Amino acid sequence: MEKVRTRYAPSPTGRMHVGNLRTALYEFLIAKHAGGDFILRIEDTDQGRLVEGAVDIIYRTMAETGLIHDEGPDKDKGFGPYVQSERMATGVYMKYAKQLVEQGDAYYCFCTKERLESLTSTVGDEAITKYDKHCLNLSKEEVEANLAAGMPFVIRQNIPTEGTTTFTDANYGDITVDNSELDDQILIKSDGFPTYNFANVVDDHLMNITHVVRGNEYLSSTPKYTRLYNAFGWKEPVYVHCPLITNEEHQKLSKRSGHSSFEDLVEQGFVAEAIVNFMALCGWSSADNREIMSLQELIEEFDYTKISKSPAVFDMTKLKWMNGEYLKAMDAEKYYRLALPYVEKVITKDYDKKAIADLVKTRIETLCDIPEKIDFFEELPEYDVEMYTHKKMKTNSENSLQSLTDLLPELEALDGFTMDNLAETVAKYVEAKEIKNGVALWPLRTAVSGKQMTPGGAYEIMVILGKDESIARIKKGIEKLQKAIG
RNA sequence: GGCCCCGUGGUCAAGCGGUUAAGACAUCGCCCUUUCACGGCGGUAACACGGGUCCGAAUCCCGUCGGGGUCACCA
Repeated sequence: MEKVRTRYAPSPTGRMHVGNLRTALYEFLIAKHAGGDFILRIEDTDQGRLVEGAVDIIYRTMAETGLIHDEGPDKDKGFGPYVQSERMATGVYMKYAKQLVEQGDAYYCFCTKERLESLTSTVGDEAITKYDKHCLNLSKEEVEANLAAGMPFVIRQNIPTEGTTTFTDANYGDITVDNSELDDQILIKSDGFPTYNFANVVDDHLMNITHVVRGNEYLSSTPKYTRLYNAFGWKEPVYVHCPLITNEEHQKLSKRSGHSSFEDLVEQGFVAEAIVNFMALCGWSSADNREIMSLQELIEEFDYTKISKSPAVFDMTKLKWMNGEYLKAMDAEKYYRLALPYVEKVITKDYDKKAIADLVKTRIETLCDIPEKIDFFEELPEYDVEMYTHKKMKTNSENSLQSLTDLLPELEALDGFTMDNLAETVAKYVEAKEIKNGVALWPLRTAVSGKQMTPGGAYEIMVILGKDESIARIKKGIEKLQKAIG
């Protein structure tokens, strides 16, 4: 039994798209489930699109998500280099391309950009180019002469115009296409770099990759891979094509959607574990129907033969729910570490930030929900006196004023605010007056928060605000009510 | 447009020839409750359509329709 080896092969062009994250995750899970190796390979064959710092983003994202690679540029286990530009320097791609030329499975092409453009047709608003094999007719002498003259060239794959090509996908089964549908794609570009499609095949073979996970948008280019593998006489890896991840409009998720990358999601207050968990469920479900699963549980449960075929809408609502679940279940220390920066966005005063963070723990879905829920601690907002009137609590301006003025001296008399002495004080008052809890508590909470809804009740808020600030806010409430009643 | 893929509630998704067609998110209602949450309980809601095959079809076949993807010296 050969060892399972999978690879994640990103192009360092920016943030990590969630589709790529899922691909990486599935590659990782397939390898780890089988006790195999997970390899990181950097595909920087498009020198024009390289983005500074993108490789760092890749490393950082993989570390944050826990997708730890066994081999990669930083961990050479004998299959290196793991960066395609470095591999190119060794001449491997050209060597294999030339082999194909000699076999007649590829050929030099010297066509100019202009000639290529003349081959372009338009369907709808899409430009479609199919190469006409013009340079396939060049004699060996002509090719030699052109090369000797230093003419720019590319090497193209020579695909027969007749017959069919069939490949097998673990998920979609056998797929057959007419060879006439396949373009003589470029293998080696005029700058000497291999194209992604060619480098992929060569590297996957040289690195003994056994399973290749890709998005289903690659389904139509796979027959060309098969032809390359066959031309070389190499064994094809197991293809695992995944359903597309789409936006709410059922179209391929793009940068425009605003949540297309891992980094976007982190910025939007999602935690890495929840994102990973959610991505795992984008196109796959566990046999026992569990949804909240750790990376370790995913490794145990993941079965790539159970991947769904139909596209999945990226359901932000469900991700939020899941993130909320992770937040709620998170241990206190870690939660506080993550929440603190958000608390500090709006709290500058010397309040117990830990207590404030704890108050919202079960009330938020993303970390970004924190500031707006706690900003009233920093400063009492302007609020309408009508807020004291609440039907269900059976309060109105009059009885609110009554409660507040009655409670004020008792609270002032307290020696510091704690949950216990506040509760005791109010309970005593409520009992003495024979009123509902709400008639005392609703006005209190309104006065100290100035908000219709708050995380935590009157006591929790007052404890955090402290005696002085609470009393000041209650006095302000009394003033407001007196003015309103006139 | 050619080719390819897909089609179970609003979304994800079980289902593999006989089920009262799971479950989750969302939504709605009730309970809990000092607001809001959390938690608990319950409700609404789906096999795209048309033909076959079969005693029997969401499940198999064909067609239609619908959606998506792809057709670069990008990956």
